[in-house]
Amino acid sequence: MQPDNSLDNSHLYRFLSENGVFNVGPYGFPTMQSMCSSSSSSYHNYPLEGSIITDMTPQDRALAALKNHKEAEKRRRERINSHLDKLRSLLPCNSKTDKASLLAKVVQRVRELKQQTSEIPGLETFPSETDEITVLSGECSSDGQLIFKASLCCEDRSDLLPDLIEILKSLHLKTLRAEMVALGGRIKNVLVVAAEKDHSTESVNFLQTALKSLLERSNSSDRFKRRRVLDHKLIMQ
Amino acid sequence: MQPDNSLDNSHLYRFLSENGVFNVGPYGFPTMQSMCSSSSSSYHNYPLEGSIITDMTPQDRALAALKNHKEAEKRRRERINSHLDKLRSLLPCNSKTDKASLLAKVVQRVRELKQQTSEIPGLETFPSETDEITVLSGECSSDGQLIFKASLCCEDRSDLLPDLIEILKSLHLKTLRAEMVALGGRIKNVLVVAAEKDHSTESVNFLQTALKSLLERSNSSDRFKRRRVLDHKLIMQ
DNA sequence: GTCCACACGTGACCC
DNA sequence: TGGGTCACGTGTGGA
Repeated sequence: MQPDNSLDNSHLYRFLSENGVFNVGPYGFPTMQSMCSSSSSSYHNYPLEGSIITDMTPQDRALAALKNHKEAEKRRRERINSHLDKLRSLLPCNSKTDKASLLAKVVQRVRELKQQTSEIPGLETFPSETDEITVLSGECSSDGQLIFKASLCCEDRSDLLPDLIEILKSLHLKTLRAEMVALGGRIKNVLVVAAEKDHSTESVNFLQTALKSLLERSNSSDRFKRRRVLDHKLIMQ
Repeated sequence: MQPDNSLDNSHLYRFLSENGVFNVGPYGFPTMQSMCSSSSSSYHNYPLEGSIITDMTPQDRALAALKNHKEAEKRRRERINSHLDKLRSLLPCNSKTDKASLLAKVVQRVRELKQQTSEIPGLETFPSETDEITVLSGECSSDGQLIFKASLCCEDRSDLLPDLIEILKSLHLKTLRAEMVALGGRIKNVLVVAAEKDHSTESVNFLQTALKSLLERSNSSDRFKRRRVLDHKLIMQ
C-alpha cells in the first residue's frame, strides 16, 4: 500500500499511460510489470523498430533505463542469493535458516579455518635434533575463547601421545588441530588449542610447564640412550 | 541518499506528530524512541498513558506499524552487512569488494575447509599393523580441481617422506594438507591432494600405483625385519 | 551518459 | 494479531 509512491514519477507515469505505454496497476498507479511488457501489449508511437533508440523521446529513454536498472538489480540479487544458497548447502543448517544467522555461521566457520591453518612462524616443519617447546599465545576468538599454538619436539616414545592427551584433558583445553611428524626417532607435535578466555593466561602457563615436565620425564626414562640435548629451548611470547 | 523519501508519507507523519503519537513513552512501541528525536518537542493530545494505544486511530496504528517495520528492516540490513564486513576482514580481499564476489570467495573458502577437514570413512586415526593404501576420489571443486584423499600406512622408515614428496611432485599434485602419525615403528600418512580436473582420473590411478610401489620398495628394503604383512590392502572408490 | 553496486522503504508472507 | 524475513523497485553516487 504505497498510496503516494506514484507521486514521485507521476508526471512520467501520466505521460506514459496517456500514450498507452503501460497499463494501470491495482493501486491506481502503473506496475512495473505492465511497463515492462509494454512492447508486447501496447502500441508504439514510433513504429520503426530499427530506429527506436534514436527516435526515442526522453521519456522513453528514461523508462527503458528504468527497466534496465530493475532487471540488473534483479540479476544482482539472484547472484548474491545463489551464493547464499551454496553456503546454506555447505554448512550444517537447513534451507530455511536466516540470511543473518547463516552468515553468522559462515563467519564462525571461516574464523576456524583461519586459526587452524595459519602458519606458525619460526617453527620448522620437521622434528629438529634439539628438544624444543614452543607456546605462542594467539588471538582472542570472538566466542570467548583464546586460540593458541603449542609445539613440542622431542625424542619419539610410544607413550608420549597418551601423556600429551592427558595433559590437554586435565587443563580443559580443546584441541582444534593436532599434527605429528615423526622422523628418525624424533617426533614433532604441533597443537592448535582453544582455552576459555577467563583462564587463558593460566592455561598457557600450565600447558607450558606440563610440556616441560613431560619432556623431562621423557629424557629421564630414556637415559640409557645418548641424550641428544641436555636442555630444551623454551619460547614464550 | 534519498532526501525526498520522507515526502512519501509526509502528510501522515505530520498528522502523527501533531497528535503526539511519537513520544508515547513506556507504553508505546519500542521503535518509537528513534522517532522521538524528530518530535521531542511535541505535546500529547492524550494525557492518559494507559489508553494511548486504544485511542490510536487506525491511521495512527498503521503508520506506527509502518515506522516499526521500516526500522526493523534497517536493523536486519545492518545485521547482515555487519556479518559481511566481518567476512571481508577475514578473507584476503580489500574492503571495497562486491557483496557477490565476497560471497563467492567465502563459498570457495568454506568448500576448502569442508574438503580438507572432512573425515575419511573407514580409516583409523593411528597407524595399523597392516600395510594399507587408501585412495578416495573426492568431489570436484568449483575451480577446475579434483580434491581427493590418500592414506598410506606402512613401516616407518626415514626416507619414506622424501619418496612420497617426490611422487606427489612428479604427478603434479598439489598437497593441500598432510598429516603424519608415527607410532611404534609404524607410520600413517593422510594426504589431501588436488589434481587438475583434466587429468584427475589418471592422477588418482598414478598415485595409487606409485604408493603401491613405494610400499613394496619399503618392504623389500626392510626384509631383514619380520614382515608384518605380506600384502597390503588396496581400497579404491 | 551509461553501467554498477548499494541502501532504502515497502508489500507480501509466515509464524 | 504483531514481529520477523524476504523480494522488489527505486534513488543515488561512483567509475
